[in-house]
Parts: sequence; structure tokens; C-alpha cells
Amino acid sequence: MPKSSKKELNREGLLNQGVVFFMNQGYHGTGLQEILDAVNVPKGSFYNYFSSKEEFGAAVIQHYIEPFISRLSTHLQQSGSDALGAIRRYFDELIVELEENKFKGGCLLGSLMGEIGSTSDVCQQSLQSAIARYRDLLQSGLAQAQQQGSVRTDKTPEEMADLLINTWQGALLRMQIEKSSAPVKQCCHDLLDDFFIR
Amino acid sequence: MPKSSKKELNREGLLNQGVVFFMNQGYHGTGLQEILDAVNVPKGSFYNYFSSKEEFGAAVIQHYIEPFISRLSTHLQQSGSDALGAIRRYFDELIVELEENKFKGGCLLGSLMGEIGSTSDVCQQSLQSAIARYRDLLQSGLAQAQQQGSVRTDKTPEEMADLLINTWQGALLRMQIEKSSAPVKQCCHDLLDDFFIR
DNA sequence: TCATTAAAAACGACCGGTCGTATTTTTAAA
DNA sequence: TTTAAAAATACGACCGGTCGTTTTTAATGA
Repeated sequence: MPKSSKKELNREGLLNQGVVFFMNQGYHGTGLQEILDAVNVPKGSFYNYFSSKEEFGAAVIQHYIEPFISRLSTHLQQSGSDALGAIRRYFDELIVELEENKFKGGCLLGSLMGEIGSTSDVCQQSLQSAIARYRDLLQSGLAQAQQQGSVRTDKTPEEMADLLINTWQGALLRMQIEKSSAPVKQCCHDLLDDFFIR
Repeated sequence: MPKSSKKELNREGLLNQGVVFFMNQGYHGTGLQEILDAVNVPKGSFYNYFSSKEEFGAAVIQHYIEPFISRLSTHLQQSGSDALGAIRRYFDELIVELEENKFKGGCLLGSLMGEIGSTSDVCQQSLQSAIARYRDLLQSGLAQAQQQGSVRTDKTPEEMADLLINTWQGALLRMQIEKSSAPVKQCCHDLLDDFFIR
């Protein structure tokens, strides 16, 4: 086995487990040891992969958002003349997975925004860029939908993308403590089937 | 000074500082010692006031929501025939204060929902009841506004109250990392000046 | 052989919580 | 009303453990 790929494999494993633990227990609620044990990486080796827990956190954030961007991007590319439908189907997919996970977790970005968004500059910047990338993609999808006539044009795509992201985040928090998918479903219905339509 | 009130005073001080620290640094990011030092209460005395950090957290949550409920309640009572205006003015007030605080903090409920909403049963229940109380009040205000003809009646007050709370929470998270009041302003405008009106 | 990297061991600081004890407050009997 | 017993509170030292990080040693590759 090539040595360089094993290191990359370990790094990937750390990031994956970082997502899981940070999501379930929060940033300060998760010790490096837990993550390291889950990937069988010695504690002393951690700093060969990341320079600090904070930098690790920032990397986890970027690692977390990637699949969401690529999935939404795929949906948008597939459905040529129905961008709004693509967005609907994308969120419906997410809701199904949330239900499968019994409403544990929610969104790592939302949780970390509240926990360390104001205290860690490094993570704050990572959160900023992650959300900006996500927002830009959603915005382009809504712009498509506007051109296709399925979404109101008296609001900018940016405004609607921000509103959708923010409401989704709030609904995810709510879902966690209500242990119900009603908030996220309501969120999608209110915005995608009503407010965004004119 | 009556001695019995000193205990109540200490307890109150602990709760107040608990709100501040939990909001700025999160639950796991805040040590009891920090809070105790801020109120000049010895470590050993803490457990005369609260049985554990977790129970303390649950109490802090209830302590936090109280002023918001009474403030919104006051606004609703004052403006007899303009419940929607009362809600608008209430949130406008909050926005001003958020700007004064330079967007540090946000909402304790939102932060704690993400951080410990899934791990601490005690705090989860406290969050549930706090939000339910807040939601019920907002719901009654929206119902008034419906009867007054200023809010659409094809959606239930409960649905709109939930949507407003969730969007507000998400916007507060967003505000923290963007260091701008634009998200919360947008949230109020989109819902209170558009979506709720028909 | 000698740099470079992985891993083990150790670091001090701090965590939430407990302990014994001193002091105060409450209760109830005298 | 006084007094004794009991319950509650105040307090700081201290518990075992874990935190994130650093230093030191072992292994590896050129």
C-alpha cells in the first residue's frame, strides 16, 4: 500500500468521524481522543494531520458541506426545465434521511454557528465560506426557476436563498428537540410551495 | 439585609451569568468556575443552589426566556387593535439590541438546541417547554392579528408562529457569523411584511 | 548515515463533582 | 420565651479523569 494514500485515508477518516462527533456532541463536547479512537489513530499522531483542534474543526466544516453541494448541484443539473422541482426533491431527500436518523444531528453548520461562531475566528471563517458556497448554488437554482416562470421575480434569488437556508437551519434545530420532522416539512412547504411562488 | 434574600440573590446572579457565559462560549465551553468567580460564589456552594451543571443549564434556559415572554406580552397588551404592529415593534426592539451588542450572542435557545439538544434530556425538555411557551404567546398574537384582519387566515396561527420562530433562530445564527443584522431584518421583513399578509 | 515522520509518553491546566467541617437557619420541645 | 436538636447552607481543599498540546523516543526511507 502506498504510504501517501494511507495518510490521506487516515486524514479522511478523522474528518468523517469529526463530522459525526461534532454533530452529536458539539465541538467542546467532543474530545480529540474519542475521534482518534474511532479511527485508530494514536493521539500523538493527530498533529501530523492537523495543527490544532481549531484548524481541524475548520477542516471538518468544509468536509461536511461538500456532499450537500454536490448533491444539490446534481439535482439542479438533472432536471433541465424544473429547477424548483429539483430544489424540492433535494430537500425531500434530506428530510427522508433525517427521519431515518431519528432526528439526531441536524446540521453541523447550524450547531457550530451557535457554539463557536462567535469565539473561534478560524471556524467562523470556515463557516462563512461553507455557507456562502451553499447559498450561491441555491441562489443560482432559484434564478433558474425564476427564468422558468415557476418562482416569483419580485424578490432576488439571493434573498430567497438566504431565507430558505436560515429557515431550514432553524427548523433543523427545532426538529432535534421536538423529535419530529414536522418543522422541516413545514419549512419546505411554506417556502417552496407558497412564499416563493407567485 | 435579610439573609434569605441573599441566597436568592446569589441564585439569580448565577443564572444571569450562566446566560452570559453559555451564550458566548456555549455549554461545554463554559466551566462552572468561570460562572462562580463572576458571582463570587465558592465552588462547594454551587451544589446548594443546583444539583448539577445539567440541572443548572435547564434552569438557565427557563431564566433566559422569561424576559422575552414578558416583553412580547407587554407589547401585545399595549397595542389593542394592532397585534401585528406589536409583533413588528417587538422584533424591531430585539434587532436594535442585537446591533448594540455587535452581533455577539444571538439566542441562547438556538445555540443550546444545536449543542446539547440531542444529548441532555433535562436540557432538551427545558428547551421544549421554553420554546412552547414562547410559541404559544406568539401564536395568540398572530390569532389576534388575524381577527383584526391584518394577517392572512388561510394559515393557522400556530404554523405561522413556528415558522417565525424557526426563521428567526436561523437568522440569528447567520447574523453571528456574518456580523451583520441583515439576516434578522430580512427575516422580519419577509415574514411580517409579506408572507403573513394577504 | 541522517533526515523525516509516526507514535508513545508526559505535560500542566482544567473539568464536574465530593468531602469534611464550620456556620447559620429552622424546627420543636421545654 | 428559651433552649436544644436538626436541618440547611457556606466554604475551600481535593478527588479521579480528561482536556489540548508538547516533548521525547522509535521507526522509516533515502
